[in-house]
This record gives sequence, structure tokens and C-alpha cells, in this order.
Amino acid sequence: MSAFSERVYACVRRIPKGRIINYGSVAALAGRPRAARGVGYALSHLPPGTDVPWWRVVNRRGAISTSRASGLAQQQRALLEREGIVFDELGEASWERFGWDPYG
DNA sequence: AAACTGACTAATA
DNA sequence: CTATTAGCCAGTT
Repeated sequence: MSAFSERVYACVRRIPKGRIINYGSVAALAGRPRAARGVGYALSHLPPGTDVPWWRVVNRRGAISTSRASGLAQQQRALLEREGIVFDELGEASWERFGWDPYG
């Protein structure tokens, strides 16, 4: 694992339960403000049973951007709803209500 | 080193 | 609103 991926995992672990954050913000916290795609790549290689709450990371619209090929998107939505996240009819969650601001 | 890929984003039409 | 384009970065081949 690269140092970047480790920083990404560390940042994602800091996300409080019931909150969400977008890929770009995680990238910024990891020290690479424009590495949103790199964040997605790192999370896609996460082993099952990891302690990293990868499901709290969504795209900038508050919608699930996870690959639909493996049914992970459906699982992610279920996990988020279990934590209290609510998605509207467009499949988007409110940043005002659930967004996490790492700086307060 | 160069080309490709992908759980991204911003700008444009 | 949707679709397309281009820019971006990490990791693999």
C-alpha cells in the first residue's frame, strides 16, 4: 500500500457515524486536493471486513458513485440508511443534514 | 517511460 | 435537467 492510500484510509476512519463526505474532500485531507479518482481507486481495493467505513464516501452530489457491477452500490445505500442517512427521489443525500465538515 | 483504467469533478453545450 | 469533454491523480501493465 502506498502512503497516499494509508492517509486516505486514516481520513475515512475519522468520518463520524451517520455522516458522509465526498471523494474530493478526502483527497484534500490526504494531501492531494485533486486526487478524487485516486481515492476511489484506493477504496475499491479495500478488503472485505476492513475497519474502514468506505460507505460514508459518496460523490459530490451526495449520491452513490460506487461501481454497480458487484452490487456494492446497493449495499452501500443500505449501510448508510442504517446509520440514518436519507436519500431523496434522485438518490441524493443532503449535505446540509449529513455532510461532515472535518474542520468543524 | 508510456499507455490504460477507474467507486472523480468542473466546464460546456 | 442530461450528455459530452477535458483535466486530474493513483496504480497497474
